[in-house]
Amino acid sequence: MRKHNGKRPTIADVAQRAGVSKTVVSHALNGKRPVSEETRRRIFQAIEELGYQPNPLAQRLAGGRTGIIGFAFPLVTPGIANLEMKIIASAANVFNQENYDFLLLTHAAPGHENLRRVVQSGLVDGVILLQVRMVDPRIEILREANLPFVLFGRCADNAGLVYVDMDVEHAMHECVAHLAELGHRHIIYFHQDDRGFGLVERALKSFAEACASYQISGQTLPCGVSPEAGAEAIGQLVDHYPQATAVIFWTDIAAWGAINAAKARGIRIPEDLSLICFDRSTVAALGTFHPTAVDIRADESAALAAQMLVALLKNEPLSETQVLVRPYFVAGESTGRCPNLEM
Amino acid sequence: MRKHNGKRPTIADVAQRAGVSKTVVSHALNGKRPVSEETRRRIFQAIEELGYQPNPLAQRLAGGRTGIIGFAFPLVTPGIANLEMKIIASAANVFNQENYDFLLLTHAAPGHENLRRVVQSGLVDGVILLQVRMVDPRIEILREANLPFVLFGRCADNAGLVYVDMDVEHAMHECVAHLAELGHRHIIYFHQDDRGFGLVERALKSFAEACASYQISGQTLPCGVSPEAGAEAIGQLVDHYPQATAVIFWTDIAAWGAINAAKARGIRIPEDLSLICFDRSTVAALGTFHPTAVDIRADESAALAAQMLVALLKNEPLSETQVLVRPYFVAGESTGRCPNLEM
DNA sequence: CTGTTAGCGCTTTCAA
DNA sequence: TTGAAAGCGCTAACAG
Repeated sequence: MRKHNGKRPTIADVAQRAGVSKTVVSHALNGKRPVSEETRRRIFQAIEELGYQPNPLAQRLAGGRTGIIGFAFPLVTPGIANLEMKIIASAANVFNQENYDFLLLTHAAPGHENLRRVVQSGLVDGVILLQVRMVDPRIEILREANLPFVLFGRCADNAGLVYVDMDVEHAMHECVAHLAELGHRHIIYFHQDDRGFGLVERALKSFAEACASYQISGQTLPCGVSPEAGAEAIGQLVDHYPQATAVIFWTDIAAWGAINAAKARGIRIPEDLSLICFDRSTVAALGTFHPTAVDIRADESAALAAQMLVALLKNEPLSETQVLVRPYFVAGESTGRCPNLEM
Repeated sequence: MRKHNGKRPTIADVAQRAGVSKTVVSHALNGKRPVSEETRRRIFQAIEELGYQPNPLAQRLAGGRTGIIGFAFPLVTPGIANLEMKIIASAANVFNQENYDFLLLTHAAPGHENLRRVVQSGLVDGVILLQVRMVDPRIEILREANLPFVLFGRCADNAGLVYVDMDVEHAMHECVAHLAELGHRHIIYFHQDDRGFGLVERALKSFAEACASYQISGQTLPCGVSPEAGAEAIGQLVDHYPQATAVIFWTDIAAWGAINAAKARGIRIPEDLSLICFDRSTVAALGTFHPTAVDIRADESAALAAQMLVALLKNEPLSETQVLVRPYFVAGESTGRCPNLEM
């Protein structure tokens, strides 16, 4: 039903056709002022006939909203693409249902110029921050711009922040407890190498704490996100930490490499070595590899973060502003009793 | 160096501080008119001092550009997330370098309302279309809006369109030729189940043609994108097509499931059954699985599509408007001579 | 080389 | 319940 005279209809066209002023049309549309039933009907008919769609740019420029949400997503770790994709898809789903568009901000720049520009221009109504660091400069940018935002992660100081994050402390504790129960006394945690990220730091800290509380000797070593890195980790284990009988990997990708490397070296899992991995979204999802793992429920968390942001934008009260999602511990085939246990 | 008086500086502030008119500032910025060296210097100094950033919304509303590119990406096939993520990352990279922002349009709606709204609002300067169908209604939307766009894929009728697509005809021919050379006479192609997509239809057509030209009996069966679907395919093969000695899978994910299922049934690969897969971005990337495969070079293609769109936006002439990227055929460990070959 | 003046399409006082 | 008019921040004729 669009007029095909070359230009798309504006609010003025609608107003004219309905025989009212632009003001009334505007208010009929966003309900900020009562409009008589009759007028309202005529307006919506005109909108229908003309195929009118408000222009979000103009809306925003005039002080309204754009209906666009930004997703601040540094493209740093290509290895966990699958996980991030899930997060994006899950959040996108929620936003789509709420009629928001989705601006993916892949700001690699150190100064976050990309983010700053978008935020300051008022292009987005709200932002979700991924890859949150313990001290994250992006927060300052968003606060200055006075823009609602939700963290997918946590900082060191979270006062006044709204976030959804994994309860990594609990998960890590569970892992160590599981291994301790099986009799393991020497564990290595092959952690992500990107220091400064909240998740990484917290995981390290809770690993140390959990080991202490079970009087276990816990070693931490950095490890990349690739099968090769996992294989290398096994090399390190054999060469330098023969006393270790259990390992924890951050991703199933590295764990996969580790398991294959172990097999190649004649190390049986779980008879000789127990293994746990966080995140089973990639290899473990393929169905032939069933490690004892922590399901971090990233997609659920992402959806929740999205819902929280939507609530913020609607000025709805949030029942909780800081949510920790507790991962599922999934017992698999890669953990067993400590081999050299004196009975 | 920003003024912290609450509001961010506008072009008027810059103009005032530099002692010139807004017009000159505008032109100093986008170079559409010569500005004297001295004035120019003062303007940029003022910009620096104020920390001025132009507002893309206002720019666009006034007839300029937004610096935002839309990525029309229907979230339909969750199974090949890894591939799509690569495509996104690769394109995002190019756009970032060219100082464009990146609007991910996950329009699931049948009427493409999401896309239509964004496009008509003038929010984006250009669009890249993913998941192109043989007859794709989105093209009409973009043409009406007179917006530059590049297809990542092809339609049935491509007159006047700019696209980057895989040369699936060539790749499929190569696969069949490879199998024919090894003596196989009965091949099954387990194809993607989403009919209507250009890639799917073309792959089917070229499979049939290639089989004909090698006088091979070629069967096609639909197959999902999951290890389970791959396993099921092997079941079908055993139950209904025992004469087949070679199979082609669309994704390495399904191929992975097939290989494991085959192993479980005592079918040796490649001794008893040869297997080829298109796309080795997920399982094959893990390093322990080396099937004979077709590397579709999706990331390269995505980068190319992005570059082409950028060129269109800059009004630079395109050396080629319709590019077919020829996949790499990678001989692996999953293909061998036909077992029941009469010598 | 520079400035003046209209808008782009919308929201929002303020007044009726 | 409605309208008129003033902007939001920028670009682009048109006129010096």
